[in-house]
Amino acid sequence: MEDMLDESVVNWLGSLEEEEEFIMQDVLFDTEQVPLMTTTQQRPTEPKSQVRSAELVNMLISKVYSGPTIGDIESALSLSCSNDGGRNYRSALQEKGTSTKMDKYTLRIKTCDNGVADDGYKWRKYGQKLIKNSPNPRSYYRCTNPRCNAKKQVERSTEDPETVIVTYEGLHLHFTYSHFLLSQKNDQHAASLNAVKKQKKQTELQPKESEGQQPMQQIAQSIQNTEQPQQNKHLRAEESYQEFCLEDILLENPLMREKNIHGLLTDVQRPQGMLEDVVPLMVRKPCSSATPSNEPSYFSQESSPSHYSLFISPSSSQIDKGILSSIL
DNA sequence: CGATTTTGACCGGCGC
DNA sequence: GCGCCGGTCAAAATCG
Repeated sequence: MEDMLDESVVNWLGSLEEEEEFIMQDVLFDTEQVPLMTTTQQRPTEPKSQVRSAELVNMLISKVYSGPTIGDIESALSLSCSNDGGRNYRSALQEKGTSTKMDKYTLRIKTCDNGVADDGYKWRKYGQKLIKNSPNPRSYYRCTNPRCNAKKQVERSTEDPETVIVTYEGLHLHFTYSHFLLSQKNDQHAASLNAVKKQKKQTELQPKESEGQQPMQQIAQSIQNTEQPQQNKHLRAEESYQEFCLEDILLENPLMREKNIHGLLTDVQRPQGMLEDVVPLMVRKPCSSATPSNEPSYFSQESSPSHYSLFISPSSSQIDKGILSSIL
């Protein structure tokens, strides 16, 4: 398994074009850490046995996308502030070209029970298209949060009908439902409002996940404790979009923006991010009936060279451990 | 009745 | 300029 994983990554890197290789080197080789792998030019010196697949997976996951960066958030906020008071992220981000190719990545996911597992965000389908030379239609989804520009395309693989190819694009500028709901667990008012949904969601969460979310709970608690109009607080609990927007934190807590934004975002982005959208779904909703595939999970090179690509099979326990250890 | 999905129309980029 | 193709829009249908 480790060798397979390592070889896959090496092959993947080796076949990247120069520019993408440079990017992936940034991804794979943090300058402050001991390199796990060498570049194309330097590659063959590192003994494979020293490469621990779990660490590699962790690094890849944490480096490829680890949530909105300070720059992302601030650029989004500055855009929105200059326009309409922060209520139209989507158009602003699109105009600015924030959603570039580099925000795209593709994952191949083994489906279970003929369905695509929940990734923690709410998506709204806005289109479906038959793609040339492909028997399967491609579905287009957009995050239901109007301030979020995240999109995804879902297409069933032609080679393996059990595999769906999910292409994510753009940034989530808010947290998953599970985060929000957990952060509210001490808020009796909200709890009563969301009782049904909360109960449902909590059954999907594994115990360990709540441990990893303690920083988020603290943030949420601190926000609830900050001095804001009671009316505002009330409205917040009743918002139809039960997502916890960074923008809300920053708009309602300018002091936090000035003094604590780095700490806030560090905590925020650690457990959350777009890869986390997908990876934890295997954690949150593992297949009850494991797919019979013995295929290991591996990183693969996507046909479209500008995309990061990750193959995930829910039946693989090894990668789940690596993912779990990196996120939780 | 509001939210979501479906689906045909429309638009823009690209190659010829 | 034209046609092809992928992506998006928006009205209608459907769902819960």
